[in-house]
Amino acid sequence: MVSKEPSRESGEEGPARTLDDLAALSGVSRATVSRVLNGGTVAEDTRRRVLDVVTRTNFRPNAAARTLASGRSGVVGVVMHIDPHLLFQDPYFSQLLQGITDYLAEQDAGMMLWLGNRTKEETLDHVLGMSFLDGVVVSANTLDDPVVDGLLSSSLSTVLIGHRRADRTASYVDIDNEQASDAITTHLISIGRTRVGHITGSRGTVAGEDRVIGYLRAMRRAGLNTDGLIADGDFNRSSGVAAAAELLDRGVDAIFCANDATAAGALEAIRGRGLRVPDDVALAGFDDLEFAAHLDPPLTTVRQGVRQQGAEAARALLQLLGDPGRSPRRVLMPTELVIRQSSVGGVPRE
Amino acid sequence: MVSKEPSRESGEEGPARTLDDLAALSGVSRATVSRVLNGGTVAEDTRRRVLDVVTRTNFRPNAAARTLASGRSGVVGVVMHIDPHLLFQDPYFSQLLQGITDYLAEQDAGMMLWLGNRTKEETLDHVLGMSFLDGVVVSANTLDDPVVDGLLSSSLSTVLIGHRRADRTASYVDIDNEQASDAITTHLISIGRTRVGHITGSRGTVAGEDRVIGYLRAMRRAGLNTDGLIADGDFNRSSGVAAAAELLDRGVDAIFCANDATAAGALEAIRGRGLRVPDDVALAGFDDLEFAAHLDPPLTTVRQGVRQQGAEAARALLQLLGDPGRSPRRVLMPTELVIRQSSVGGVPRE
DNA sequence: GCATAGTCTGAGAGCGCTTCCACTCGCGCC
DNA sequence: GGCGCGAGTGGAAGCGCTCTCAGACTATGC
Repeated sequence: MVSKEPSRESGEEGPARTLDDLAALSGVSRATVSRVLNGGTVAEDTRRRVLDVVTRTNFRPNAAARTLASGRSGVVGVVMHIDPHLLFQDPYFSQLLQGITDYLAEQDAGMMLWLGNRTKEETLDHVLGMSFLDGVVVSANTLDDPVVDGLLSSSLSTVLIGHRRADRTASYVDIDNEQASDAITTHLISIGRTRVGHITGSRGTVAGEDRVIGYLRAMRRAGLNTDGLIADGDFNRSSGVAAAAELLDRGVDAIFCANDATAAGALEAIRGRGLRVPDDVALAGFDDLEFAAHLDPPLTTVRQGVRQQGAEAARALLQLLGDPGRSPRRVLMPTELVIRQSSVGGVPRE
Repeated sequence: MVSKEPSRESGEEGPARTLDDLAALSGVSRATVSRVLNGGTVAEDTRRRVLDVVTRTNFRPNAAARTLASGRSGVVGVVMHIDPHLLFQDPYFSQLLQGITDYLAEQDAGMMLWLGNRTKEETLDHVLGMSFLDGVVVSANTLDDPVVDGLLSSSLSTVLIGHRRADRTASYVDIDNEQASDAITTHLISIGRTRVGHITGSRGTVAGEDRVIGYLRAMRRAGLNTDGLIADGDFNRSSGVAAAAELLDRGVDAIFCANDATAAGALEAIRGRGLRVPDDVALAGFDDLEFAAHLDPPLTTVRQGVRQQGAEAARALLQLLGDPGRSPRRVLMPTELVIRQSSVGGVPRE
């Protein structure tokens, strides 16, 4: 018959699977062991004695039991409902994820991840089924998204990456797309351009629409006409080629593209016609991806810290969870206008 | 005073947070509700009655409680302890993750993800701390990895992506690097080359070492000398440039590179000396990444289905979990020798 | 008509933890 | 010298679920 309390001397005691094991081994109650593990008030020598047993037995508390009893799991969900293929093509998403994982790791939080492997409805259902999650960060690209809507109307603490105009109680992290677009458009105007065209991002996306609004605001303020100066793109390079051709036909002396990839396409189209950038047509993008500085000529653009946005979203979520009032977090991250030769050619400014 | 059992007629009953709520609402015991939810034997009309209440109340079982009681969570861990930056640079990792997420989503399993945001020791500790995990898939690139060792010696069901020569009880999914390298080297020999050089991958990685072994095997079998014909690389393009220069100095008529990126670098070096591929030097890579077919000349290489490997690893894990005996799963995925003009120039074969 | 088998259900004992509450001390205070 | 007090501890009640066991009831066989 095995003794119920293994000798403290034997280098190797039983595995100690539960708090009760630890309690027996260290001669205190389970409640005290719990206090030691969770930072309650315990006499110093008691604490040492228990911790000693904990390390000797290599004890790991049962996470499910802890979650059930406390209501907290230390795990958050991250939902980026996009084609997984895109996740690794488009630096935006990968940088976002990097920022999030960095912050969560720093704070010792766990992460469950959902990509676009299922339908949106299935994803939503699956996320809500993981009822132990403390909260969730979700990238909200499009104006209407059943996942975002579903999460917001659930009881799960949620932080959006991307602005939701409709919902005034949601927590989010975003950049001020309107303001940034206004600024870069104003810059193009300030260098003397009057027929500034805009190649939009995907219609229906928050960023796409807001950038149109910012563009229009700047143009109107300057008293410039925008008729026929907006061509739809979809954030991809190829759409930039087509849309730029359209705008060039209508006679523009500058093009502001909704992102850098589109601008790269536009550059190709402009060159294809034998026109010079910026002399004939000034060009601007948005994002300041790595390649933007290495285009010929280097691209004027808006720098946004995508990675920082991810980290900020994670931080906002953890703050939200720590706040009993759950008052919404709203963060607008700064952007920076980066002026390069595609808009101020001849005068190297970088 | 509120009635304990809300009228069945009222369209909106209480939220029904627990099985007991459901039981009260549908007039059966909690045990029966549990059976309905988990597919036990229940009379058809009872089942319908309960399911009706479930949908009307939008009930979601508490995952933590379920895990505690059943010992299963439906969540697996995925550990890819690499610089998160690399995850999105190197198609290998992103494709692996795609394959894994695809299969897990299909099987309705949840996924926790760990990247290289922490030290390996911290990662290991954190993963083991998530004691509710049913199992874990871990990418095992290097010969020695504390995360892999730690997981294997834990009680957590683990499937490796990458072979562990040392451990004969571990489950893994891998390709047969030795055989594939042997095959491609043999191909180079078969086209009449006698001084076939090899640019290695990172030393200390499983794939890197195994590819060296396969190369050596093929050369020895053909009775060819390999003295001075091996130059160390690190899987990166730039290392290919340097290592190829070295090999060219020693006079090679073919180079087998440990991966496509290195081969691209080697191609650059060969061209830099005014040599022709394959006429002067035949070239081969490994991986068959997308760009390999678009090099000039198109690159002979080994195709491995990285995405399939990821899916297979996930499948192996779920199988392992379903098998009470937990007998190890070992899967060697097929590879395919893809012969292109870099080794058979002039004779377009693709 | 009684034993046997089969179907369905409920009671209840956990799963391993947190946390509230009450209790025991030893101490300083009026 | 009784009192209040804070620090430290243990008891015990859950958290919401699963799953075994036994009971009730119906159907079947001889």
